[in-house]
Amino acid sequence: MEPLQSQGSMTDRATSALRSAILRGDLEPNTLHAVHTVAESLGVSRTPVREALIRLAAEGMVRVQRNRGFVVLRHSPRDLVEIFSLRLLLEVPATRAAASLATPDDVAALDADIARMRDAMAADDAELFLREDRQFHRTLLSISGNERLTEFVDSLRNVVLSSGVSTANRTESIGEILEPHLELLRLVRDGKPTEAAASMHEHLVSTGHKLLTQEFGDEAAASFADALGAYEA
Amino acid sequence: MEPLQSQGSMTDRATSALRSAILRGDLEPNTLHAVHTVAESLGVSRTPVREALIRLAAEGMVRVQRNRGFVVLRHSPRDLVEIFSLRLLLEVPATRAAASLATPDDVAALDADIARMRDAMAADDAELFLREDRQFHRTLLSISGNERLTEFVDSLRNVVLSSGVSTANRTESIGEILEPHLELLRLVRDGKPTEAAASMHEHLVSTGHKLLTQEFGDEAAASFADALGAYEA
DNA sequence: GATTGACATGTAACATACAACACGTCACAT
DNA sequence: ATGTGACGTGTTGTATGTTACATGTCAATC
Repeated sequence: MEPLQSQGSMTDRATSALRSAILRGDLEPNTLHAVHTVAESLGVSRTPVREALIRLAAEGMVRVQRNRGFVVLRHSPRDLVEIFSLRLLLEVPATRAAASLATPDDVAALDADIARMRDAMAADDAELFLREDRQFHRTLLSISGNERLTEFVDSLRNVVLSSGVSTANRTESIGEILEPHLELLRLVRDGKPTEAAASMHEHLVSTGHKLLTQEFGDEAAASFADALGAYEA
Repeated sequence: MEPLQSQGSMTDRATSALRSAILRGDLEPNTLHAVHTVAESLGVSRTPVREALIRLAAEGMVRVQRNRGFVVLRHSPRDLVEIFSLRLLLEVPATRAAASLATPDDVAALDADIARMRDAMAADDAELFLREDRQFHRTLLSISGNERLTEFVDSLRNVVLSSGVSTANRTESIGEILEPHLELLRLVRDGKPTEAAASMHEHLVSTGHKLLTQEFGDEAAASFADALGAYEA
């Protein structure tokens, strides 16, 4: 398992340790695991691990079975479809709002995020790049003013993070991921809500499609398109 | 505090006991509370209460302050605006999807929910009515096929429940709340996605507006309208 | 041979003991 | 009078002991 980072409460550390262990695939999905095992391998007591599991269960990453253990829920194509549908329903209108509300300070913050993405790209650090990508989306969404929306969308990405990394590696250069973000920044800066929303829509559909195709094949990607169709007018 | 219902784990029971205590206003907001106090008054140890607090913190109902206690977060007009914005962004498209996907079984389930709402109305049980109202929305949303969407929207209602009760009592008869649901059922049954979506939109805007007006006045309601404007094209 | 039930085993759920921490208070020095 | 620091108090955070439960096994019975 572990390294177990060196800040925050034990519970916090256990939470992120578990999250990355799960995303790395270190904890076999659909199998019963015992809390005490994990606790030992992390070098903490059972309590913080248990509390971390309660959080992760709320996020839908694990399920706790009474007096039996917990299982890591393997995410299916259906999960990805759900997540990208939700992101589309929320991020597109939020982007529209952001473009019509953004102050110069907001634009500067987005700019700073992009700069950090560039740095990560230069350092060829895919994991860092993904973290900064995520931060860019957070910043953008928070401009809309809806804190709950920002938090929820961000939490959705916990389920997909590892897949995201592999996307970056396999199907396109990091630079190709950067481009849509530059476009978003430009449209938000220039106060073009409709265009910004369209750009976000396109960005998410394309990312979701790529992810689904590479993880589960063309069939799954097609079901994504179907699902989207039902929501739209 | 308590009665503490008689099924489920201690943690489950503590969670719902706390939730209703908070919504009833038994735990003063913006004040530090100690876990051991609550645990005593519930007759359980601190552990399940603590675990319940972790869940409620994830829902945004409380905030835990390290080594100090926890505070009940008083929801502001802003919270209500956020929540109804999110519900609009999600429930309207989900209703559209539901109307285009619903099977006869789904319609029957909705019909059963409505019947239970009628029963609650006949028994003049406002609290039960609200629970059934919530169940109707759950059923409707789950027809869309997006489980995460259903759960998230449902969780948003935890914050508003008590206000909802007072809405029912003060500003309109229960019968007037039933009507929009009947219309939704009709439009979903007849497979009219666009009309169903419009009906849900109208229903949510109207409910949100009423709630905000009665809780915080016209000014707050106006800010709701403003917020919606930014999301829409 | 199939079915049932007692029991052993492993587990989470819960209670409790202990340590670390944040904060208020009060004495003391300046 | 004011600032500073030690200390007391109340609280969580964490560890660990204890209880109750879900399940698999295996023997007894039909």
